[in-house]
Amino acid sequence: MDKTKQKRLEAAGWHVGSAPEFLELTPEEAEYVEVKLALGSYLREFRRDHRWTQTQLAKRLGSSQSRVAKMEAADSSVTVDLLVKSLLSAGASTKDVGRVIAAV
Amino acid sequence: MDKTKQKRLEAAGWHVGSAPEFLELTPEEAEYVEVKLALGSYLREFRRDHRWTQTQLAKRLGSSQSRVAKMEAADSSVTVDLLVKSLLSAGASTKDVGRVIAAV
DNA sequence: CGAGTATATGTCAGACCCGACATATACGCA
DNA sequence: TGCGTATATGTCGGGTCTGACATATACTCG
Repeated sequence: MDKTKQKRLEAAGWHVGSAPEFLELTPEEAEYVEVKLALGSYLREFRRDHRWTQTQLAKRLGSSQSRVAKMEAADSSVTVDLLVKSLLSAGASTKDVGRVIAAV
Repeated sequence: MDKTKQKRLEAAGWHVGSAPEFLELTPEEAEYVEVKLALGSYLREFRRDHRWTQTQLAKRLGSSQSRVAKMEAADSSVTVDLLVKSLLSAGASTKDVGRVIAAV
């Protein structure tokens, strides 16, 4: 996974929902990034549904506000692993998480 | 996540499908481990369906045979991140991956 | 049995990730 | 405008993960 490329890409703001075929990502890399984006969005949705601020969620997760912000934005320094762990910790079910991934 | 505990636990062979409530894992930790186990099993199934050896799959993934063995066994040194990346790289769809997680 | 093949287990150096902190931006309200 | 709150962005030390290698185990076939 080319971190620099991904950084540029996220900086460009395509996390609004578009697919990155126009960049030189292999289909698998693109899918991985899309999974990350979907989980990040879902984390944000989940948090808002519970009326938590990023700081409050961070406390629950044993993390920091900045990390939550990065998770929700699917920053390149965030992995699917962290997102799954965080969602489960926050109270989401594996069913929910699976659905989000399957819907990518 | 307590690595040592998880190691003991996997050594005990409960990756055959049982839940680890009897150990001092929080429900979230248990869920995470189960997601890992499910993805590991699915990777094995996927590989066998395609009649690949671990070595052949490793080559496709740009990894090594030993790492594939550990992935399939959901070894503690393996993360959900690696499993998702590997499955997508191997040709599984996000739909498949999502289904596996949702079924945990 | 011995050779070949497939899988499992242990270890390690280097790359990567995470939480933390500092700081910036954005918005509402007095 | 100035203050409080919420979110975003940049950076970094220390701990974790990964690919690689060595080696062990298991099974098949001659």
